[in-house]
Amino acid sequence: MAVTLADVAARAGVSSATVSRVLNGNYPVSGSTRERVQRAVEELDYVVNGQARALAAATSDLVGVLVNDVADPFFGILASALQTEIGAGAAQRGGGGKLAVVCNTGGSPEAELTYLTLLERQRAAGVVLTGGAVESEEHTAAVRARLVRLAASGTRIVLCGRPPLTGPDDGPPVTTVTFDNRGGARRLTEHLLSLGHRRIGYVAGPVERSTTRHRLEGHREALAARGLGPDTPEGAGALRLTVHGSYDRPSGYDAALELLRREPRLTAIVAANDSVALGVCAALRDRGLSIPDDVSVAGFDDLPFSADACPALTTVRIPLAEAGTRAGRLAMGRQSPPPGGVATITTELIVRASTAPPVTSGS
Amino acid sequence: MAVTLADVAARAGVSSATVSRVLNGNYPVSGSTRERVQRAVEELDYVVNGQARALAAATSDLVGVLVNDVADPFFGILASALQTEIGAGAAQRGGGGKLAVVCNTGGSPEAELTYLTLLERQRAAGVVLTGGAVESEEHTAAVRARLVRLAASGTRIVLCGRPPLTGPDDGPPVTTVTFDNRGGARRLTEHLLSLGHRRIGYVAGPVERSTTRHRLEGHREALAARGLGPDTPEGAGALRLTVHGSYDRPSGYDAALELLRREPRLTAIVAANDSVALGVCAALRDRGLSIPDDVSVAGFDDLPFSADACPALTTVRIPLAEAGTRAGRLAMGRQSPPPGGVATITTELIVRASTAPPVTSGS
DNA sequence: ATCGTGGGAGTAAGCGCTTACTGCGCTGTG
DNA sequence: CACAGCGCAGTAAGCGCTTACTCCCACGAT
Repeated sequence: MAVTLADVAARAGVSSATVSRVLNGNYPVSGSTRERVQRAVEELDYVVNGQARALAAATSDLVGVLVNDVADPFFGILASALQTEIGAGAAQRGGGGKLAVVCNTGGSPEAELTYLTLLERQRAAGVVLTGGAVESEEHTAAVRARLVRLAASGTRIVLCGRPPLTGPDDGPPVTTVTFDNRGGARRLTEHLLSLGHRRIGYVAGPVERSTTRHRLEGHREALAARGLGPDTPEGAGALRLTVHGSYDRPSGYDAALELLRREPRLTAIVAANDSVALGVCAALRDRGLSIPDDVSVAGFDDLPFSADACPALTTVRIPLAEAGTRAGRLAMGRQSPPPGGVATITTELIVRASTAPPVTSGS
Repeated sequence: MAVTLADVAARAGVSSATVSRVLNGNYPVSGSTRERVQRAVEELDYVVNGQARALAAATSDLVGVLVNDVADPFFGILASALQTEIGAGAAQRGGGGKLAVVCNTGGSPEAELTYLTLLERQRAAGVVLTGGAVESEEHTAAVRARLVRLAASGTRIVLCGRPPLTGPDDGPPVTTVTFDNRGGARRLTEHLLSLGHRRIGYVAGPVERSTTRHRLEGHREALAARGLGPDTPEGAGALRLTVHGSYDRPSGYDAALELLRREPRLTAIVAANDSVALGVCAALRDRGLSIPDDVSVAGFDDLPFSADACPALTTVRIPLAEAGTRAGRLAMGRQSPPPGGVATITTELIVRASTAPPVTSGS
């Protein structure tokens, strides 16, 4: 049915091996032969069969990209940069550009393993795992085992925005690109403290995620540096004002109401991320509180919509596009892994209109 | 190196054909043999080689998804729904779940063709083309030819949010899912007109895109229905107040300033989409104008951030997730094409806080 | 006891490519 | 003039699977 190498060979009056050589350009072929072959290729509209090529050469043109959900801007931006890097050079022959297989895991460990299996079937050249899910002991072990096996078969594995893999042999052939969540959270809370806030509520993400823990730790570090620890007298510290939820807007809405119920004198709320912060803002507005006059609000991630939110959100910028590009380069083997296998991406405090000094100073 | 069918066969004491049959479950195999094979598969951690399978069975586990940029929420939502539908059933054996290959074309015709070639190489089972780019005569023809060839080789082609393909034979084997842009735009402008607005500026997208044209047509239809055509005396009609740009925020910012320069008495601005609308809002604010008191603003698409924008945006909702699911089903052959090959997704006017009656009535 | 029947399993021929190995014809050297 | 050396190109053996075809054997019918 479709045109094959043999057809091209017949037309050009050469053997199929020669056609293959011309196509791949990795063997010496005389000029005249090359031209004849190329003409035949064009005349027949020949397109190589990637499956056959992959099988014979034991290579793959696919790189997997696991995200919670590409519709979420956080993952969308990451995936976009990853795809662009992975596909780079696809235009030129031998450019090394590959196809990015994007998979929504929805944060489900099962879905993650399912997709890893599918990618293993396809003998993917690389796999980038972003975000992630419930980091249960069991799940982590299962994923770890799978990744080790994949890596052993030559698949490059990159974790992005996830905790590095550790385990028995302590040096799995997996590289990691993480964000400085702790530092960002610390700077953000320092910002609020230096504005004069003392009663700060914190809306955290799911407890079992390391991102949540790191951000919370940064927050607590900043508090502790001012002597506002978990043991500080009521009303001074903010730790008791932590509420956990998921990383979405509705969760932020509910959490804000819960925080206000527990401590109506709150002057600032730090959210797990920007989406949550939007929910917090909505809840505050519905309560008749103005931002930042009554309550300051801060987010995390600095997604594109944050600058246009109402009011513009103070947040911590994660350079997602750069992180994605970096992870993509690693997955493509275009860059050697960082020493220790872990690259940390720095974050930056972005101050906008949603934070201001508390009107009724509570210090 | 890797475990192969033959290894499993040897271990189970059967032929490789039998193993294949057990794995695919499409041939009768006795219970005891089946069990023996399954045990061998598990003991050896066998994972089929998808490339070899694809080659032998002339099938493919890939479906291509072309978008302008997954980082853009519009495409992110579409891609997310597409991926979810394409991957559905991947967990069960024979569930038919496939892998979604997402490609950012950046709206470039060349990139689009490049990725189509790559997907053709991989003998993708289907390709979904969304968004798109400059719809030049030349490019359309090139893409058309490629799609016809792909379709001829059994690849299912679905266009989503693009004009249906037409041509010589007038019935290319390509199905299309379009949005009712014209109707949405008409209802939106009617909404503004019924609020009392008469001096309405329009910030359109790139001229050469059909989406732009359809939205503009809907807008003009609404105006014409009130007798406000291009020939209406100065100040009454809005057509002269059309500015073209691209579908992004900066473009909206510039366009809004331009519109105000041309007609300072403007009471409403309709934007090409929500991102553009955000730019328009920013420009108005920078000009010291309040929304909607001084000027009403409306967007298009109803992306998630629109409800949290400042103020919440009146817009036209496109059910992108449903459209993506629908397109995915078509690309997977899970649903037969609509009669005529074109399915139109209806749009819905969403009124929020960014539109209100003009304060100084200009009627 | 013979034969037909049919379910279950093996044989082997590809699928379309890559690539190690071989071979051929030419040039340069002793 | 014989022979080594080299640049090209052909031969053919896979890569790991699927599947048409064949074969075997147990079983029921005659």
